[in-house]
Amino acid sequence: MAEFSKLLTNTDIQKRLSLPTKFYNSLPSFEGIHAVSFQAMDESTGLVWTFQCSVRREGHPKPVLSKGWLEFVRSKKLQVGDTIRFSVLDQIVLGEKEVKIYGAIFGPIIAPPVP
Amino acid sequence: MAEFSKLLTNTDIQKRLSLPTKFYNSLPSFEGIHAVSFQAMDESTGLVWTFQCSVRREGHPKPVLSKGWLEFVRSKKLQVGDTIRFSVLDQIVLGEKEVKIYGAIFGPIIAPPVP
DNA sequence: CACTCCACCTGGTCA
DNA sequence: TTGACCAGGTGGAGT
Repeated sequence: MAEFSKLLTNTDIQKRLSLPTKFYNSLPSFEGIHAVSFQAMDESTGLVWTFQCSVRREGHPKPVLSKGWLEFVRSKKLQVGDTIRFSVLDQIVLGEKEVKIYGAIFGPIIAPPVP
Repeated sequence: MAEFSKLLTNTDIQKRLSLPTKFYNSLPSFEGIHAVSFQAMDESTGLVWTFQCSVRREGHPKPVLSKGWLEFVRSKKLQVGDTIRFSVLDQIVLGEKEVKIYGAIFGPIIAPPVP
């Protein structure tokens, strides 16, 4: 299990969440694929969100959460300067067949100090 | 020669200039092509700007000035509420070969009244 | 190289 | 139908 936190930037709020490469490396199998579905539970509500996590086909990886992310931003009223913390869970195996679930738990959102 | 004026919107300032469909119809040959290069002279400076003018491939035409437009916006410090006026010139023929120049003159920029 | 931001492109939706 | 805006995908450039 790996933990990350991210200070939200302009682009994160308006477009998509750019993720540290460490995060990308901690997802088990991205091989050949450029996009995976990604579940994350919001710790505060217990709600599970589904995002698309994709990387560029060319150039350096640059992993981002794209589809679904903006909806999350709006729902949580995230703003530039907020920090989001999330923990990537290990792969979960269900039954005999291995079902890959890329998952994370979003921790509490930390608002910036009021100036 | 046709004249147009446009009250600049948020999208015009931040993304691209959406043009009235009349404008699109007044450009001689857009046939089959979805993007043409487009020159425009800034009346106040005499400088000629080059933009890309493109339309959608599907759905309704929706002509816009894309490439080059944002640079122009910044250079002229255009803001939401400003009005831009432009005159589309007739096609210009140079020498024996017909050289199509889609051109326009951008007129004075009218700032909105201060509230 | 890793990360961020920007410019651009495309299509969908809504009034 | 048009125009405004949104969402998402892409590559380039700056730090």
